[in-house]
Amino acid sequence: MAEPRRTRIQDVAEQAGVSMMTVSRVLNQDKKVSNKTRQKVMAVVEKLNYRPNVSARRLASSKSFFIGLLYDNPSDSYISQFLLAALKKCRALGYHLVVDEAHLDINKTIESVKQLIDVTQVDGMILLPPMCDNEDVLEVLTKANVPFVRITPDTKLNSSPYICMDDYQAAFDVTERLINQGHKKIAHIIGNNKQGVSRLRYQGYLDALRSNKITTPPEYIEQGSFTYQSGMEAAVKLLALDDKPTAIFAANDDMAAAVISIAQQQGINIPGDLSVVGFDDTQLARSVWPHISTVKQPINEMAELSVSLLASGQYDNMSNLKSLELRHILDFELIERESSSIK
Amino acid sequence: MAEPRRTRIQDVAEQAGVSMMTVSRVLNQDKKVSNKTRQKVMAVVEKLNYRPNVSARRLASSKSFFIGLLYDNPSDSYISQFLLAALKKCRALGYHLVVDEAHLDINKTIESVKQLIDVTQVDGMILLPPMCDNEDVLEVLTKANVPFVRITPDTKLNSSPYICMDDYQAAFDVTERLINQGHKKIAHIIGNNKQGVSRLRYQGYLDALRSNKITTPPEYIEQGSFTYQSGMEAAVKLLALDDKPTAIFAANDDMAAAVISIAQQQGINIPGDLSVVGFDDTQLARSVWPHISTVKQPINEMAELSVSLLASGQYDNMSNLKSLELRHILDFELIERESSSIK
DNA sequence: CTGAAAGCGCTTACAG
DNA sequence: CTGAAAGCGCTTACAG
Repeated sequence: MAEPRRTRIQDVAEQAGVSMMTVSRVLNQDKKVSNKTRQKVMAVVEKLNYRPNVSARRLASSKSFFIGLLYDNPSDSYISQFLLAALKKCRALGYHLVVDEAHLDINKTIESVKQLIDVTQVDGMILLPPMCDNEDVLEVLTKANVPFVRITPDTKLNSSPYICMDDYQAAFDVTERLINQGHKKIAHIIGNNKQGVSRLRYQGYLDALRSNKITTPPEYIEQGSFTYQSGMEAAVKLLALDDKPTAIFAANDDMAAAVISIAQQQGINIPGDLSVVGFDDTQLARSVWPHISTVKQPINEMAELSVSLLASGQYDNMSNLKSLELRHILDFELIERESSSIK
Repeated sequence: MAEPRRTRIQDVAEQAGVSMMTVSRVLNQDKKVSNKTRQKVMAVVEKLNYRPNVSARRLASSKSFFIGLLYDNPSDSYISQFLLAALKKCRALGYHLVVDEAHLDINKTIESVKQLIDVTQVDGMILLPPMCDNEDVLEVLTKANVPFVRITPDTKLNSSPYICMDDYQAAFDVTERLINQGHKKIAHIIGNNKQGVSRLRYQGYLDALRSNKITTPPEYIEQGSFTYQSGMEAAVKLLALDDKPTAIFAANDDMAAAVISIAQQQGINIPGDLSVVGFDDTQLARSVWPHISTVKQPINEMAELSVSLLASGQYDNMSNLKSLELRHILDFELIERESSSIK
């Protein structure tokens, strides 16, 4: 096969009647190019469908065009979805994703991060919960001057960009919907108390009850940890109460699935006797029966945005950031399925 | 920070007292290097912990050091596990993984594959079921002379390497274990009839019954499709029989989970009244209660091996392969959990 | 079996 | 605002 040679920067330069350098500048968003030249070059780029050779670029520049992703054993569904979305976005922008799992031993995780910085030389890092809130990890990155984006609602670090959804409002809305459907006895299983989202979801639940003037006995609140197991334990307690709740709002889908399982074992009809709602909209929500009503996190959008932000280079100089630019909130969506219904 | 410059091939060459070319040859497994020289070079490589610069390598050679992975909406658990294992192996070998999801429309999938070949210029492809058995996809790859590894037990293509486990034997063993535990009424839910594994697992089940002289009514065999939904439908039928089975072997975990859910809704105790076993050992097997007894597929090993095979270059010249080298069987493992017990 | 030269396709640093 | 030169760290192709 006579393979058609890929177009190079030189081809573009020749057809546009400029030097390779000018083309390079246009492609790298260098401001010091006249608008006229820029348009001329872009036209040829489009015409020839020119894509820079990433390897050459990487070799010549100091940039690695690698973005690191550090995650810590969240649900397979969540990580898989996030990963695929991030991979696609990276590819579109000429970057590559380097994935690493955090270790139980925090020191090993720090080692991994240092390796990503020194050996792989990542241009930026994406931090998923709960690593996104680990001070030690953040310090290592900050010291090495490696930009990072955190997926977290936690605002404790004012100096770094983060992506989140309005967990509080989502929890409020979900709870209020249950109320509007006639439920008054609504229990809540709180998520892992080390993650900021747990607090926010709990608060949204509480405020929705309050603003609808519903009082709830303290036994309706159970502390979970986002695991299926913790959901089972909470469900056993909640369903053993004399005055059983008619609805249970769990802080994630895994715990909601556990509630459904326990209820079914006890012969409790869902949603007839008990409505169950979760949070996240992972695949698990559609892998049990009845399917779980839940809140859809914009996981794909979060993944894409985190890559885009790092690739844009706007956070490369981490010292001069206005706090206004740091927060990126994405929309959520309530998903009604068969696990909840009108009382 | 005074960043210590990375060691280059020249540093190695100097310390070993040879030319850069010789180092390059050693690193690329070129046979034409004397053993003595090779050892001398390797010693220095180890000492300096030298890692070749992938970009330079890619730029200078015609190889892309990209491996493509085509998958078609299998379970999130499965793809996520496979993906992470493949990513790690790629990184270790200096490769990068380019992931693509197959479209419902086969023509679009073919387009994707062509893009991977022409634009990304992958050095090889990994094909997961069921794309691994699609003649059109295989033809495109073969014509473009792009080596590929299929994850499939299907032997219909004698000219390409594939990785598999002994699905037949695993199904046989799982069934026989149920028999040894005292079960005589064992039902089976067959997997998607378009995937070769379904047939093999079904056959293993049948032969285990036969070799133990157990006859089974035809109503004990239900056709599923690997989805949770299909498992529910099969379970409803099986549990409505006058002469109910005491054990159900589902061809994957998703269908087994569905069986458990339906049984629990009907007040059937698991494993007291009914033992349930699945296949794959995906996360779902541990995400429902009781945890599902199952067969552990060596997913990580399959992922690693597929990358290694492609990186080794042994299949680059696809025309001269002995059929003996093509098959790579990995071990499985029976996992006993709470969903099954002695009758 | 080993090596000196040229080049892969970009960008950096220096000019103007 | 634009360009000519040198070089990033490897490998290919040619010698011997």
